[in-house]
Amino acid sequence: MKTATDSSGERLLKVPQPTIERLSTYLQCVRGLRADGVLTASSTEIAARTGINAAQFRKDLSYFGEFGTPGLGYELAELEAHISRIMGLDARHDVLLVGAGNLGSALSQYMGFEHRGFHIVAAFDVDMEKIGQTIGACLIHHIDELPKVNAQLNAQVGVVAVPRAAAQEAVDKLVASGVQAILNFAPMSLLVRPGIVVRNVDLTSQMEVLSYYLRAK
Amino acid sequence: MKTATDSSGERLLKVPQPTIERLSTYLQCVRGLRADGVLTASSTEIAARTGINAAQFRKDLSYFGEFGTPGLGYELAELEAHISRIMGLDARHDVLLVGAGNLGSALSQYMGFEHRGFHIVAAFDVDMEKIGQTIGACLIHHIDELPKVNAQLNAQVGVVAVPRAAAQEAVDKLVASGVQAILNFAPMSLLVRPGIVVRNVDLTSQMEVLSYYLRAK
DNA sequence: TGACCCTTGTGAAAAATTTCTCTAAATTAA
DNA sequence: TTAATTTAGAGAAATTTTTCACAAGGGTCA
Repeated sequence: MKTATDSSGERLLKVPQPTIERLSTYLQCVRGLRADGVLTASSTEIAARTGINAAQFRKDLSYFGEFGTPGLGYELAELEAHISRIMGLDARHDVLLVGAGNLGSALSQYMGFEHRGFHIVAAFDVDMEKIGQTIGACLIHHIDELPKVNAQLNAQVGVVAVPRAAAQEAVDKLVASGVQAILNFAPMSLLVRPGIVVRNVDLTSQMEVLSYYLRAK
Repeated sequence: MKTATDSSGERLLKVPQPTIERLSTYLQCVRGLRADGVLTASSTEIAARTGINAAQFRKDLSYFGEFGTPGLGYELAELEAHISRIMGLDARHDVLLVGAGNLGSALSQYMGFEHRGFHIVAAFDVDMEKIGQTIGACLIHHIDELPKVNAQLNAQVGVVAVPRAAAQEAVDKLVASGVQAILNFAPMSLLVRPGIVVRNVDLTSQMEVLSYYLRAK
């Protein structure tokens, strides 16, 4: 391949952002196939199951190396391992949860079951009644304790599950305490300094987009 | 403007999908500004708050018409009304919820508060203990009742909040009963016939993307 | 071995999307 | 009223992303 690898063996000129998002889709697909006992698959088969063009799949992988065998396809165990490593899923990620309401609870439960690799290590809220209680396996602290708590824990990922009005402040505190990546469930754009990664998971927005396409018929 | 309007007065050649997603972001921003009592804003100000390029903002709007005033900017009440209409938010949308577990409950609660315009009108599950109970304000039916129930209700939007293994079947039932748009929370790609709109809201995937960018430093 | 399928990886072409740049419109200040 | 300033809208350029098309690798079976 032509990608410029760095010393860590796996990085490159410029990988399109859409590629990264699709990588996650491929991973899901591969996990599903493997769970069904399938050992190998071609790009065409993976394309059919994900709805993504086969050439796109091959091109996406080509940014990171050569993982298939012409004539045969991809060995799924190997492919899963490769994509997992590309995505950094071989590392453990500690997560701070800000907002211990309904959504926060659902998330902590969901992550407990579904996400090996991601661990909520502390939760924060402003509601005095919640502080001192636990959510999943971890203690709920007052948000003002965040800097002190993360000085100990050194978590790099934050989840924002607070109302809109509290979201920017929550993010500022997370970033100030060393968090590098944030999953935002609040329905607003968070402003962060360059280098901090934010992903928005906004239900309102998704619904609105559905609404648009519904109208467009 | 140059857009080809159809008889309904608002449609056009081809609006990029990313534009639709940003429209929702602008709407959030405008709502926030209005809530703070701001009456007008320029594209530059909106750009600063959303992190989106000002030219992009103007271009996105230009697909739908001319909503600003040179020298002045945009009248926010008017802009909100326009974007809302473009997104189809002036219509009521009835929603079927499949999966009445933790996530389903959190969603129904969230939608009760946050979403005027979207109403969960029925919920479905396979767990016999849940059937007959209510979630939010609506009854939980057995999933096999879905066709019958929606023959009455005629909802066009479905929310899939079931485990991965049950997701495709849930979608097939939704589509068969007339649902046109689906919000999918299950961590897998759903296959639907052309014309059906699916939006994936996959926490696992979002986390994996964060993980990638975290590693990439 | 040789003919015949398949399927990958990739350069090049095509398409889509974003950003730039400039014109014209509206406001404010003098 | 005029000059200076601000800002929208839009054609064009630049960039990014997707799709195409094909050479080469690898397997199977006669």
